[in-house]
Amino acid sequence: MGYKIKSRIWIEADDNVLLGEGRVHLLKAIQETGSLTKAAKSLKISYKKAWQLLDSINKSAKKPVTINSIGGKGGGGAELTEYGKSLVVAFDDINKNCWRFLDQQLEKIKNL
Amino acid sequence: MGYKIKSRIWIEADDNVLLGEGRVHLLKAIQETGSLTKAAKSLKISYKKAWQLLDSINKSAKKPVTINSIGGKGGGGAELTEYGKSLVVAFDDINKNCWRFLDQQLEKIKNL
DNA sequence: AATCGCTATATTTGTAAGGACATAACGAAA
DNA sequence: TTTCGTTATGTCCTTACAAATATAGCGATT
Repeated sequence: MGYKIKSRIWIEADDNVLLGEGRVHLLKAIQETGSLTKAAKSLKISYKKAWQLLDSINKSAKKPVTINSIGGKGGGGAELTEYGKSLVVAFDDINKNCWRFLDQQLEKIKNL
Repeated sequence: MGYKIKSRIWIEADDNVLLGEGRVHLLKAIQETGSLTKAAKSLKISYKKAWQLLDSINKSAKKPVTINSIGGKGGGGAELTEYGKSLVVAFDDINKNCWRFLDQQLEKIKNL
C-alpha cells in the first residue's frame, strides 16, 4: 500500500478560528434542519458544543453568518444568511481544490 | 484585519501517520543534535513523547528513517538515514507549496 | 568490572476538554 | 396568561490525553 496525503484547512480572523471542517458541517446541518438543537442532534454532538461553535463563528465573522431567533412560533430557530451560505460553498470548494493539489504533490515522495 | 487561511498536512501509510509537522520538527532536531534525548529537550517535549513519535515513524515507513544505537561511545545516539533526510526535505517543500496555493485560493472568500 | 549517557519501556500523576445536567429567557399562539 | 420548543448559559463531573517519574538494559571506553 502506498502513502496517502491528508490535510485540514481552516480560516482565521484576528487569530480566532472562523471556519474549519467541523464548523462547516454544523452550518450545513443548520441549513438543513433550521434549528441549532436539531443540527446538534444530527451531528451527534452536545447542544452546548454546537452553540459554542456557532457563537464563535458569529463573533469572528465580518458579517453575520446565521440569524437566531428565540421564542415565537416553534420556539425559535436558526438559519443561514446569504453570506453564511456563500462561505460554506467557498470553503468546500477550496478544500476540494486543496486535496487535488496535494495528491499531485505527493508524487514527489512516492519515488524516493 | 482580513481573513487568513491555515493548513496542516500529514502523510499516512496504512492508516498510520507517517509524517506531520511535529514529526518533521523532531526529525530535524535529531539531525541537528545526533540524539533523541537532546532533540526532545530542544523541542521541549518529554523524552517519552519523542520516542513514541520516532517509534511510530519507523514502524510505518517503508524504509528506515533513523538509525538508533544503544550503548557504546557516548551512550548511543540517533541519526537520520538518507531516506529520512529526503523525506524531511520533500515534506517541507510540499507544505510550502500548499501555503502558497491556499493563499491564492483565499481570494475567493475575501470578496464575498 | 565499573562507569557513562543514551535508548527503551512501564507506571503513576496531573490537567484540560468535553459531556451531562440544570435552568433562565424569550415570543408567538391558543 | 399559559403553553411550547427553542436559544442561551452556568455548574459539575468524568474521561481521554499528556506529563512526570521510575527503571531496565545496552555496549564502548577506561
